[in-house]
Amino acid sequence: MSSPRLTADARRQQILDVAIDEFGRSGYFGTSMNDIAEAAGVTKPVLYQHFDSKADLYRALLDEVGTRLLETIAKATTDAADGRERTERGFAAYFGWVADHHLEFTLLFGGSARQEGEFAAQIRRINEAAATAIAGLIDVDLDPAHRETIAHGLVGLAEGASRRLVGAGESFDPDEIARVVSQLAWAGLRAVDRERR
Amino acid sequence: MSSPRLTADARRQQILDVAIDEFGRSGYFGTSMNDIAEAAGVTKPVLYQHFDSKADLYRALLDEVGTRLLETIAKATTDAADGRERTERGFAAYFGWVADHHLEFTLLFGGSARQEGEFAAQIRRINEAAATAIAGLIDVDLDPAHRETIAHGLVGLAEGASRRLVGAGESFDPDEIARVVSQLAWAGLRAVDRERR
DNA sequence: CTCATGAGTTACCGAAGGGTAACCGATCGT
DNA sequence: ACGATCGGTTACCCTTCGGTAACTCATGAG
Repeated sequence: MSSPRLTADARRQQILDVAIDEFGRSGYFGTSMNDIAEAAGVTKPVLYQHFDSKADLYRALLDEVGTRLLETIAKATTDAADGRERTERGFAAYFGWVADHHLEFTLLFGGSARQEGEFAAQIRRINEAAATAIAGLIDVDLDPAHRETIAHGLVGLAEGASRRLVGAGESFDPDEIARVVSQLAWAGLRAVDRERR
Repeated sequence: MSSPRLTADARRQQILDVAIDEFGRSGYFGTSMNDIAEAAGVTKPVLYQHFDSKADLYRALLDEVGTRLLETIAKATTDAADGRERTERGFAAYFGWVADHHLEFTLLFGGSARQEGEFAAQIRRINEAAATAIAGLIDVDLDPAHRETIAHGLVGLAEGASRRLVGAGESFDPDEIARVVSQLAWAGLRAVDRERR
């Protein structure tokens, strides 16, 4: 399985691609640099020509995948008419991404990264970005702390649903899920609003 | 810091207590058996007199903590009048538990366990139990698959909110959070119901 | 007093794995 | 044709860490 020679850039990208697979399947600690090298059809030192360390490679991966996810959602929500539509499109983009990128989802939210302080911050950054966006849509009379908590809760709502969908293995219709979830979220928020005012 | 001699049972329990701390703080792979032994004021072989392996110790921990969480929730919800009340009490019990057990929360949901297949199943078991309980409360006209997905979403809702609360470090009023969250969940579900029927 | 019980220690093994030094050989510009 | 470049390999080091064999020593029963 010896791969042909590649240019530095191509090899770097290939390593990243392969690493998503390996880390996604087995987690950070369950994957050795040898595993990745082998999967890339190459030997270990090659990895170190492109990345300073295992942690560095993983960081680069989280960054790339996380950025892509956020961009996907951002792109889908820019030209929405109102908050309601923005919410639904945001969820649709998110679930669509999950449906097409099981391994990436596992990488980000499967857990390996959540704990180890070093990477936890990076995952939090993504969560935070999503939550902040959602918090901006919450037109509800709540003190900021509660609003933040609810926003994170809604991010968790999407994450929890996705975990189940990905875990089940079957494919699913992201738009349909998004409709139900955003319906739930939106109506839920209105109810909280009514009770509070 | 040499501890006095303890009976086998007491030592075993102390190890479990100490291990929650260590694993909760640094994760499964970030914690060595030596770390735990040292924190317990004892040497490594003592750990192996009580647990077959590191994995075994961790399993026992997840089991104990998970069972306690589920029991707490179960106890709080048994004598509820209707679904609505059951939901609110369930969330209140959950958030109360989180408020008092930051490290346990991190242990279960901080992520270390989610990935590694061996422990992932155990965490899933807990999630599943919670989701099943919630699914039973969802009196909504949805096909079972969607109902399951929503139930997992609601579990994620609580998890996401908790993650933010625990991460912020400040203390919070679990009952207040529970009121808002269950208000959101309940009204959200009703809305989904209305649209679907 | 003494001896069995069992909690606890010291000192070690072996494997895994991150990381590196030194070398190789295909390719391409001149 | 030739030499510099650079993608790639072999072989290795060294630390960490899970796990264990063999010993020590306090304690309580008789």
